[in-house]
Amino acid sequence: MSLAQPLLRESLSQQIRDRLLSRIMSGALKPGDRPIELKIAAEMATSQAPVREALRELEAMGVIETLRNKGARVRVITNEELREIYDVRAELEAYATELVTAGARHVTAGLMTCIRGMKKAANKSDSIAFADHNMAFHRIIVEGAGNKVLLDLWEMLNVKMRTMVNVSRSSRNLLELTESHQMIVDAILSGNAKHAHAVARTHVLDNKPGRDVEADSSVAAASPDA
Amino acid sequence: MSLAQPLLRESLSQQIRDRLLSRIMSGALKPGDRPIELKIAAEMATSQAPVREALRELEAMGVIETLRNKGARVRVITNEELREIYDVRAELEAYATELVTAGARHVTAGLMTCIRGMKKAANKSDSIAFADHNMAFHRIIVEGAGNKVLLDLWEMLNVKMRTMVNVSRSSRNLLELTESHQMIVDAILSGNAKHAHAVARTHVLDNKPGRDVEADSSVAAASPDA
DNA sequence: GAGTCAAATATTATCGATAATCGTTCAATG
DNA sequence: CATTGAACGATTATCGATAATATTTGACTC
Repeated sequence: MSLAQPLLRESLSQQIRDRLLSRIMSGALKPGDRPIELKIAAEMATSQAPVREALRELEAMGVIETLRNKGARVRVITNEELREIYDVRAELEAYATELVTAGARHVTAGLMTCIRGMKKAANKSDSIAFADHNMAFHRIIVEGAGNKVLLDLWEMLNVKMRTMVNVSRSSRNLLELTESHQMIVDAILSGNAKHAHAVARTHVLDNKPGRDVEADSSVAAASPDA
Repeated sequence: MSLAQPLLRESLSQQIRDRLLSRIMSGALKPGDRPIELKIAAEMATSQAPVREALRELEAMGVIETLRNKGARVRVITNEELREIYDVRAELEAYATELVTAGARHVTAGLMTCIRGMKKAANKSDSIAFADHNMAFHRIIVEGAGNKVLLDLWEMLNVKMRTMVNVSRSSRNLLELTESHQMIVDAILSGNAKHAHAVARTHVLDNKPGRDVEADSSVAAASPDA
């Protein structure tokens, strides 16, 4: 008889992928770091093969990059690329917001809950909690748009962003940022899809990081709280 | 001494991925088909491991899907998903067109070459050649926008589309379609970015496939020539 | 004839071992 | 002292074999 857990949904390589991803997002694996296949295999009590599969998935996700015969390393996202991400995200979220306006009643409750959470976090200057509520807010909108393809692309950008934004930063005034989110809800409730589009787009672009003047510290200037 | 080709850039799994991808795009592997790992390994004279890595990449690209212990199968893209793809593509290309308007001089020559190719193909009713020029046209715009993130997402949608659009179809009037592309070039040359945005968006949406009335033939109605 | 169960088969999932490659150390050389 | 390059260690890339799981077959019962 086998005592193995029969309830396991995910394949081994998927589990490894998720664990590596959370290590990257949490900062345990920093950009530039090299995950060594056999070491990871040992840590996770498996062999090399599933680890390689996981790494290939992460590569396709754009989280790591691999050089032939030299292995993988966590991708370094430059400030310039981050700015590009913000630009595209602005378009995608603006479109999502436009779509969601028609079915506003399905999302407003959730959005308001997030805003309440942001306010609370802002008052405590808890930027971690704030980022969580903020993320949830935007996800509700993109999910609410009802376009799975759109959601997938947005997710991909999100993952990329978060791989570098783990350097938790005290960005601008959190209360002001909360207010900016309220404006999106108001725009959605107005029922004017084009207006909602514009407000959402501006919201993201307002939080787009500036150009890097310092050549090296390409990470420090980014803002995760758009 | 080893007679192996030293000029090989791609890893084995990447080669396998590309070969599988072209099989899918060419229709040799149809949606619903199941690529058997060991068979593919035998065909490509390798072992199972690199094939699995390739499959994981394709999975992350959304081209195939895998079920635990049941392996992979080429993803079936429903007509509804194709319509979603067109919607998102319309937004991305509209944005790209908007961006490219500023540097119109860098792209117009290439675009006009594509249009000439389309005209030629249209006159010969060569829908394959037409699709090629058409693809090149849109790629020039998205590349010309100068946003690598945007290009990546667009590529991803493109691959997905092409996995199902291999059912070569005689879509609408090819000459009319050529004219529609000319309008995009004109809009770019006008220098009015917002106008270019709108024209490009409309162009894609005009070619979005209609809703499926027949329940089964979810593929046949699609138009690859947007 | 429909249904059911078990053996046989096909396929995936995983492992351990080996080959190929890269980077580094360090001694020998000029 | 700089430089070469040969041996070593670390790591990736690949393979072949085995275990686990799913699917089919086919005989057997009712």
